[in-house]
Amino acid sequence: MLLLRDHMDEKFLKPYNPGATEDKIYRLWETSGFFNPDNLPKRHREPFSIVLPPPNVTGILHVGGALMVVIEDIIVRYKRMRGFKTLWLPGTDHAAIATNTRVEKIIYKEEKKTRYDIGREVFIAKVEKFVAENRGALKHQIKQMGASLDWDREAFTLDKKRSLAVKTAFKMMYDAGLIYRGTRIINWDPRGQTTISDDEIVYEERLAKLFTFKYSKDFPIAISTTRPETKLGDTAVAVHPDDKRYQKYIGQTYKVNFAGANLEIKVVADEIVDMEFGTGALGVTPAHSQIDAELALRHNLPSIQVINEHAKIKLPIPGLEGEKTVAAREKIVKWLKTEGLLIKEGEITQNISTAERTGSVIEPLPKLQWFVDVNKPIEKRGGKSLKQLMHDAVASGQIKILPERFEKEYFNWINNLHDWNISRQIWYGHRIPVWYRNNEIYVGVDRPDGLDWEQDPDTLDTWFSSGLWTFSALGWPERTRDLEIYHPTDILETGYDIIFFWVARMILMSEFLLGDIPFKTVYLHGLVRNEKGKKLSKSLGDNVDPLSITDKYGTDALRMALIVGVGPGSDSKLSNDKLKAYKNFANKLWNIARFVLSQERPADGKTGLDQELVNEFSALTKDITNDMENYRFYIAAEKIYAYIWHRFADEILEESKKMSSRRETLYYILENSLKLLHPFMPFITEEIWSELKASAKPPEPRSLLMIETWPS
RNA sequence: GCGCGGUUAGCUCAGUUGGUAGAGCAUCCCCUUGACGUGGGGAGGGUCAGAGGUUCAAGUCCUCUACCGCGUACCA
Repeated sequence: MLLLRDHMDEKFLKPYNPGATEDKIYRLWETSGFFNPDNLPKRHREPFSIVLPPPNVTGILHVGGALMVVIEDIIVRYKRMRGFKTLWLPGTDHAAIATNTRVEKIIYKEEKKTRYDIGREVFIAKVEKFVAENRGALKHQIKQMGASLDWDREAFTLDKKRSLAVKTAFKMMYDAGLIYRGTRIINWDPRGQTTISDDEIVYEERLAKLFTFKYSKDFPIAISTTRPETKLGDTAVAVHPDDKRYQKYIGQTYKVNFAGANLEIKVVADEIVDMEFGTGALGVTPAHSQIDAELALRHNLPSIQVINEHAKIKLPIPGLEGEKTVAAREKIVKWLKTEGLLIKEGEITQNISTAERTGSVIEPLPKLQWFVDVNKPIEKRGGKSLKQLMHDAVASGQIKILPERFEKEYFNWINNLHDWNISRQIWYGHRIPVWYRNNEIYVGVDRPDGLDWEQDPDTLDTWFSSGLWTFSALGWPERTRDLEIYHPTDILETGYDIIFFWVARMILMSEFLLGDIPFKTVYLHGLVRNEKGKKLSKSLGDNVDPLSITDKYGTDALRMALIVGVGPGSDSKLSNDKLKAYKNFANKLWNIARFVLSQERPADGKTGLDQELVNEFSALTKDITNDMENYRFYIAAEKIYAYIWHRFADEILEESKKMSSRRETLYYILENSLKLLHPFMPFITEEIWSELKASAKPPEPRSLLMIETWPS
C-alpha cells in the first residue's frame, strides 16, 4: 500500500478518473481567458490562426467531427506553447439545404405538412428554433473534446455580421460581372424542390434499358435513348459529319408525330456525336440535357420543355400530361411497340445523378438562375478568371495542400469546372440581395428606397457563405484589427471530402474579394470508419457519439485513439481495443505521477540531474518537435507514448528505485514529458501539472501547463 | 474512360529523405500484490499482393499485373 504523503491529493489513491477531471480542467482553462489570444502573456507575439470548419447545426458532432476538432486542438495547443499569439476561432454553419431538408422532414412527420402548407415565415421560425436548440448541444460536444477555442469570437454563418459579408460579397461580384442571372440547364432536385450545384450530385451506377427506335415510320434515322419520355421535346437529330450513313439527311427537316407530340426534327452534323454508340445518331433534347442544350445553341435549335419541377410531363398531350417520368416512359415504349417503331431493347449500365441530400433522381431542367462566372477575365485581378486565380494560388506554392496528392485532384476539379449555380429555391439561408420592380433590377446590401420593390425569393448556396469563412469570421467587410492580424490564416484543417465544396470556394472568394489567399496550408484528414470499415454517415443514422465514448474511456484516450497511426488523408477505424489501450495509458501516466510525487522533490540542484538522461530527453524533444512542425502528429503521439511507458516507466523509473539520487531527474522528465504530451492529452497532463505545482517546495505559483513553454 | 489510394505479424494499422521489419490488441510461458482497476520480462508469428528493373543495398525508387476502395468525366 502506498503511503500518502502530506502534500498529495487523495485522488491519487485511485485510478485516473476522467469524468471527475475533465469538466473541472476545462473550466479552469476557460476562466484563465487564455483561449482568447488577447489575454495571452507578453511572450506570445507572432500571430497564428486557424478557423474551425463550422460544423452543421443539423446534428451532433460525430467522430469524424471529433477527429477534426482534435487535430486542430493539437496544432493550436502546440503553437500556443511555442509562444504564438494563437487564435482558434469557432463557429457553426447554418447548412442551408441540410437544415432545410431536415426540418421539412420533422414537420412532415409531426404535422403532415409541407413547407408550402405553412408558408415561408412560419417555416423559417421553426428552423430557427431547431437551430438554436442544436447549437447548444454541438457546442457542448466540442468543449467536451477539450477544444481550446476562443469562444469570445464565436461566429455563425447566418448571423448579422456574416449576413452583411454575404451581401457585400454578392454585390462586389455582381458589379464585377462575375455573378449573372440566366436560363441554363440546371440540376433540379424534384424532392427537395430546388436546384443544386454539380458538386452536390452523387452518381449511382445502375442498369438501364436502352431503347432503339424511330420517331415515326417515315423518319429515316433510328436513335437510341434510355429516356424515351424526354423525346417529346426533341428538335433535332445529330449525326457525325463524317458518318457516311447519314450524310444525305444533314440539313433536312422532318415533321413527325411522336406519341402525340408534333415535332419538327432537323438533322444536324456535329463532331460531338460518337459514331460508335447506338445507331450513331443522337436525338437532341435541348431542354433536358446539358450537352443537347449546347448543341442547340450551336445549331440554333428551339427548345421544348417536356418535364416540370415535379418530374411530371407538362406538355398538353392526352394520356401523358401529368404523368411521372417513369410512367410516361412505359406508355411511350408501349406506343412504340404498337406502332412497330421499336427496333431494339438493350441494357446498359449508366451513372444516374442523385441529389446528395434527398436521394432524389436529378432532373435536368432549363431554369432562370443565378450563376458565378468562373471564366470571365477580372480586370482588377490582372485579367485572370476565377478559375485561374484558384489554380494559381496553389500552383504558385502560396497555398500548400497536404497530403500533396490532393493538389492533383484540386487541379483536376478546376479543369472540369463549369459556372457555379448559386441560387436555391429553399427558404432557409441567405436570401439573394436582389430586388425587382417592373423591369428594374437592384443589387445591394439593403432594400432600395421606394415602393413595389420585390426581393428575389431564392436563397444562396450554403457554400457561398462558407467560402467567406476565413475572413467573414474575422469581421470582414469591416476592416477589423482581427482581420489585419490573423488573415490569411495559417492552416485550414478539414476532411478531404469537402476539398471542392469548401476549400476551393474559399480560395475563390478570398482571391477575388481580398486579393489574397485565405490560408497558407491545407491539411486534409480522412474519414473515420467504424470497426467493420463502414463509412460513418449522418444520413444513415450511423452516428457514433463522441460523448458516449468519452464517458467510457475519457477524452484524452479518445484523442489518442483518433490520432495515433493515422496519417493525413487516410481513412481510419476506431476500435474499442485502441480506446482501451489509451485509457490504460492515461492510467499508467497517472501512476507514474503518483510514484514520482510520493517522493519528496529535492531542492534544485541538490541531487543534480542525470545528464545522460537529460540528453536523451532532449533528443526525443527535438525529434518530436520536428514531427510536429511537419504535421506528423500521428508519429509524434506514438513517440511520446512509447517513451513515457516503455522508457521512462519501465526502465528509468524502475532503476530509480535503487538509486535515490535520481529523484530530481524524475521530476525533470515527468514535467517535460507532460509538456510534450499536453497537445495530445490535455486534461490529464494539466491535472498532474497542477499537482506538481501544488506539491513543490517552496510552493510554486499556480500555473497552467497550457501556456507553459514547449521544451527545447 | 482518366486519375488517386490501399495490399506489411491472427486482427487493426505505423514505417519521414532506400541501410539487417515495428506498435496496439490477440496467443503462449514466467514473474509481480508497497506507482499501476493491473503491471513487468520473454516467446512464437511476416518470402512487406505478384512479376520484372535500378542500386553495394528496396517495404521504401521505376515499369507492368491482380484484387479492394475512392474520386472524376462521359453516359444517346
